[in-house]
Amino acid sequence: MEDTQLLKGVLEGCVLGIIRKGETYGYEILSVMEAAGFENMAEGTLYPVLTRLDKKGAIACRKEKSPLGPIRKYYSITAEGEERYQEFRKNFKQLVLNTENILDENGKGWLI
Amino acid sequence: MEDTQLLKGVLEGCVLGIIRKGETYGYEILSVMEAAGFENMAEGTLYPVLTRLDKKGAIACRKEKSPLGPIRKYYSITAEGEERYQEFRKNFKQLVLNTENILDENGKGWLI
DNA sequence: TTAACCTACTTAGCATAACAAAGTAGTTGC
DNA sequence: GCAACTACTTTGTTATGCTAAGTAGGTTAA
Repeated sequence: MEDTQLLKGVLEGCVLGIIRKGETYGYEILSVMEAAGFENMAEGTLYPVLTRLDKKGAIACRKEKSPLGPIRKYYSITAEGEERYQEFRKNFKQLVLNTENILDENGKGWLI
Repeated sequence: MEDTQLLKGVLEGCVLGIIRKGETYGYEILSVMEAAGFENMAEGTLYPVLTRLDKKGAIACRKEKSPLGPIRKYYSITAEGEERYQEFRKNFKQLVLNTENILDENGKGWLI
């Protein structure tokens, strides 16, 4: 990412957003993020997020052998995590609206 | 703000966005931010942003007596700052699109 | 067989930036 | 005098993304 600070807070919400669509593991999340446009996501960035979410009880973990590599840690969302996700969604939307209020020059709509 | 981390990176861009509309000072920027929806912005958050932007050469500073209080520091945007602002705008738009890619459930549009 | 290259997770140390809390000061009005 | 508003400063704390390195299992081809 060009502006690393912009990612703060958004990353955790996005990871929750991916996991809640179905059980998945770190390496796969990484590729989903990249496909969504988050380029050059570092592994050292993502894995600590997963550990953090796990500690907070927002996701649950299950280990399973991979057919083509070392063991995988599969994550699924918890009720607590779903709640946290909805909260993030609300906050993010508010942030975008607020920012639009300020950046918008002609009051016509969204960015250029 | 509820989710303080979300502000990171956005704040600086917003402040630039406000200053580029016309010379202004900290206390006034604070009220514009609040009017735009950024509630409870702490002064201890904003003023360091201004100092930072000034150090980077993104804004220029001029002191002037206030008609009803201590001295004001008026800021205006520089060419360097305008460049930085356009960069932020681009990055923020990209971030919103990427996040939308992930959070969007029905592919219909933006959030609920 | 060994080197290269995927897959997959871990960890240590650093930098950034928002916040809380407190302080300093000028002005106005009770 | 003192409260309330204006206006800027500073110190210390915390969260979190990044770099850079490491560990390990599997496959493929020189």
